[in-house]
Amino acid sequence: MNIVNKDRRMTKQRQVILERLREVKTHPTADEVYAMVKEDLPKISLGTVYRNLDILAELGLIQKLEMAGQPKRFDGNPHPHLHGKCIACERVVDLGPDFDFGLDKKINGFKVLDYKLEIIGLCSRCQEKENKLK
Amino acid sequence: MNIVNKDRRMTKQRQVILERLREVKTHPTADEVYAMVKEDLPKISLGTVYRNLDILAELGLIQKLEMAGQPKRFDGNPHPHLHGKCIACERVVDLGPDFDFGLDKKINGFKVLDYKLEIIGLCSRCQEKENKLK
DNA sequence: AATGATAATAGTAATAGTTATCAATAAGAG
DNA sequence: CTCTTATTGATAACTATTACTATTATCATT
Ligand SMILES: [Mn+2]
Ligand SMILES: [Mn+2]
Ligand SMILES: [Zn+2]
Ligand SMILES: [Zn+2]
Repeated sequence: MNIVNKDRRMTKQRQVILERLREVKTHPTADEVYAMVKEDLPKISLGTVYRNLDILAELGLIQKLEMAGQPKRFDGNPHPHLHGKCIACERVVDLGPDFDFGLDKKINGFKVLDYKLEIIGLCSRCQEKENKLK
Repeated sequence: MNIVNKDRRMTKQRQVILERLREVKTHPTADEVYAMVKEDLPKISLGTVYRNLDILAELGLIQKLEMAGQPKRFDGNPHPHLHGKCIACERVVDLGPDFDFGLDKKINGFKVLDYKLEIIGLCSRCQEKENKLK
């Protein structure tokens, strides 16, 4: 849990970003993290938020979710798991454990080292709304 | 093959963009399409390229590939197929038919309508280079 | 072939998201 | 407490893309 070392210090800003991100189950964008953290540290700058989100992801303490054609999102849960993007409410929700795609195999001569799977559909909340309309 | 109708005209620009994109097996970005098309139409503007790539994708004549955290790429082949992104040469290569992920099912209450699968690894060309180095 | 309505264009400004720069500050080792 | 330097806040810069607009070109209709 101690990330402090020769070239990494634990600043108030870094600490609050990590804490606030860990206590939500949403997957906020950098802007949204900025808004959350400003409640505690009103003078923090957006650049600091971006910088620390990158560093925390690099350290493996959080996850950076890069969805196609949309701003990056961040996940306080560092353990790999499957995400769904709701086309109605735009939220990103947890769908449970990741598939085991089977790495290091080859497809058509291409050596598979990693993959990104993005599930698109309707979250349960939006399905309910849809049902009430008919 | 005739996309002309009440509110869609076939311009020289649109035609050349479609032709040039169809004759390459790469997956160029808008900028790269711009460079290709300028050989035929030196006065075309980048905005026109973007606009037409969107329209052609909307018409189902080409594909827009939105990779996580990188500029969009375009594919002259409109039929769904699997793509691999090489971490060495940065190229996007065709890997053959798409998996049948099985749509309309539910994962954890989330209704799956679509998905994006991005394979990351080494293309065969870069694997050869790697082998020669040892 | 000429006309006319309007889709599309070239050129450019604007925007969103993110990264880079840098003087001032503060974490933390000694 | 002191010193080194990682980090910060503020802001500029950048990249990819979209929006705006006066002018031009397509094509259905005459
Ligand atoms: Mn998650
Ligand atoms: Mn392809
Ligand atoms: Zn929803
Ligand atoms: Zn390669």
